[in-house]
Amino acid sequence: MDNKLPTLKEIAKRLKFSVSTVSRALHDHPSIGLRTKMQVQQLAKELNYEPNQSALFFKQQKTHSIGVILPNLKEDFFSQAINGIEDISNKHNYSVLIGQSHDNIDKEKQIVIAMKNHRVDGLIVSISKHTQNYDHFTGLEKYNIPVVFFDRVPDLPTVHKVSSDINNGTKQAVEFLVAKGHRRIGMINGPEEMKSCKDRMATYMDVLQKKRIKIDLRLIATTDLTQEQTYEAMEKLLALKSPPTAILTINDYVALDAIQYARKAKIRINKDICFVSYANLPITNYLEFPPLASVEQYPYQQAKKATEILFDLLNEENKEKENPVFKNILIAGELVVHKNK
Amino acid sequence: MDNKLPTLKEIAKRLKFSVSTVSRALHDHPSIGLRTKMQVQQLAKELNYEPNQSALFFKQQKTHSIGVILPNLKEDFFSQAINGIEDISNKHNYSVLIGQSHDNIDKEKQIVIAMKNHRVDGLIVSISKHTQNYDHFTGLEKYNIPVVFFDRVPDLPTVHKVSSDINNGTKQAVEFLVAKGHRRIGMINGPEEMKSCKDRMATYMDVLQKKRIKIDLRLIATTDLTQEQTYEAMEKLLALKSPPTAILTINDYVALDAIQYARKAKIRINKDICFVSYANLPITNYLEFPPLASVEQYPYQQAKKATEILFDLLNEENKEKENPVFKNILIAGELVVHKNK
DNA sequence: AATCACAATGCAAACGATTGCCCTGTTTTC
DNA sequence: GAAAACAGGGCAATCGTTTGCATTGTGATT
Repeated sequence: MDNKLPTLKEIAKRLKFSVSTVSRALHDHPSIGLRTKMQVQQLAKELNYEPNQSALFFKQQKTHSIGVILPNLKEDFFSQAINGIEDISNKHNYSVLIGQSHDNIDKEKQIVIAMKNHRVDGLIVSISKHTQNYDHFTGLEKYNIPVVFFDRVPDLPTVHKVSSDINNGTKQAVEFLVAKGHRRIGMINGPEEMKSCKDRMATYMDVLQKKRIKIDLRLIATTDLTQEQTYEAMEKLLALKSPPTAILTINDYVALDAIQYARKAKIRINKDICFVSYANLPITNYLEFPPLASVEQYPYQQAKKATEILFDLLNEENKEKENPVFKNILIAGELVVHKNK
Repeated sequence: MDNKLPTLKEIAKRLKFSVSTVSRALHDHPSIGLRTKMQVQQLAKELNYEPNQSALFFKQQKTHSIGVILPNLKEDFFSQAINGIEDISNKHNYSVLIGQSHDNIDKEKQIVIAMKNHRVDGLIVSISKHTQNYDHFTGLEKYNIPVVFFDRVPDLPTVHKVSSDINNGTKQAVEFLVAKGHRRIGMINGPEEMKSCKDRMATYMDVLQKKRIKIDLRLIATTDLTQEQTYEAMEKLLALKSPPTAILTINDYVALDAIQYARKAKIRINKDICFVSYANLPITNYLEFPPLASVEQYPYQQAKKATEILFDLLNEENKEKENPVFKNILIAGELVVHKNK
């Protein structure tokens, strides 16, 4: 029962046709006689013939697979994103190779190499939180492997990218807090290397300024997203003589840690202090004290859009490869106010 | 700059050697002269030569990739599991293709076909919650694609599988509740099709019997894991004249919904009623009212073990393929009691 | 009857790498 | 000094499929 899988050759041998005739017959080529076609197609069905994809990939110089590199899948954001990538890929009959960098730059480089060796046709990437040098990605041009970044994107003009419109979301968030009467609005931002963090900061400043609220730099703290540093950030903010009455955090995970810290410090959430963050995690529904609101960033849509761009690039072929137009798509966020219990 | 990637042929042409010599030189074959080797290796380095994996895959009839099919990645259990799969695969220099069934049988079949067409070398699978017919998997034998199941495994003796020892975990959980003084222990179990649910039920009965606690079938409800059905299950249990004082739920997600329902019904968690479940999600740390305890099921270890078995199978080759010994590994769970706030 | 058109099929190259076998010199051996 | 041994390298097949270019045979046209 360990027969080799049927091949064109096998069919040809049995039917005394040439391999090329068989190939054409299966492709319904017009120059093949009807009788022949029927015979071939029937035998193919009987033998359960299926073209050897490896052979095709080899010949076509395509692997019909795209690689996805992202920090991790345990964050809800990314596990939702992968759905968007999968859906579009499947539509194009492509498979999805996955690699998690775990926010480790070396691991990220290693995955890029593995993907390149695997000759993926294209790459969807969300970079690690400390990646600042993009050589390992730009080197892929030589291999004709297009790359589209999403969410965590490089701050370069010469790449394709899809990301959340942080400015827009932040504007909504800060204005929301101001409208609620807050005047001392703190922020726990992420690593400065991340473009989104720069943007967040800029808009935060901007809105406050427009609202004529004095900016107090002591109200700004950063975290590398670990619980430890978030706790430290909170410690710093709460130690102020006049601590913030509201805090904008880089994402819901950080908000969760911050809230947990505040609660341990016996501070009443949504009374003494309230939180607004980014992501809108489903689990916030189960929390006693969720952030007051979150900026939904539509991971599925972001990833979907990025994948669509990638496939456009793949189909574009040699046309405009000389002077490409780099896409830079911004997906508008939307402030979602959580129901209070 | 859009040159083709360098090939052996290219190197051979430039150096006026034959392709075979170049190939051997790069492989340090003993029958190639030192001078020749040096020349070839240097030029290869200059041109940045890398063997075309597609060609190799084709020739070796291997794709150096394994497929992973699981219900979804948004559950923490599975996103942790994928780490174990990735780690082992990378160690073997293999890539990981991903496919989510979203608990849809048709989608599952479709992914199997796609994976088969892609000629993955092997498959790691956690089946959808309603899969009862395994033909689409057993059919892979013909293609020489070994399959190892994990966590959600078929109830068949003739497959390789790694799963959580539900009996063990359930025993701990029920005994824990009994020790706490509970006598009316309810259960919200999952779909009966799932083997783990049958096991859970059996052990639940068993432990109660041994503890000489009368079994009351009205205390047993089921859910298909959706919030809606979990709510219904809770409604049923809470409507009893003497409702349970503790409830064992199939997993933490269901526990979360159940707890939410109970809270809406103004029932005091961990006072009037308490919950024990399976999974031990990290987010339970952020909950005001987490389940009292959870059975940790070690997804990383399960997936890792499954992947190791798969690679054993891949290396085994033709040896014992005739009368294989099917692995059925059980990973012991462990009851983790959550800190109360 | 010679030419043409066309339908139906086969030949062979190509994709890139590997590998068994063969060929050519040079060196060793007796 | 002739045969054997060996070093160094090339030829060609192979993996499965596609496809441009023959090559047949047949019937229609002039």
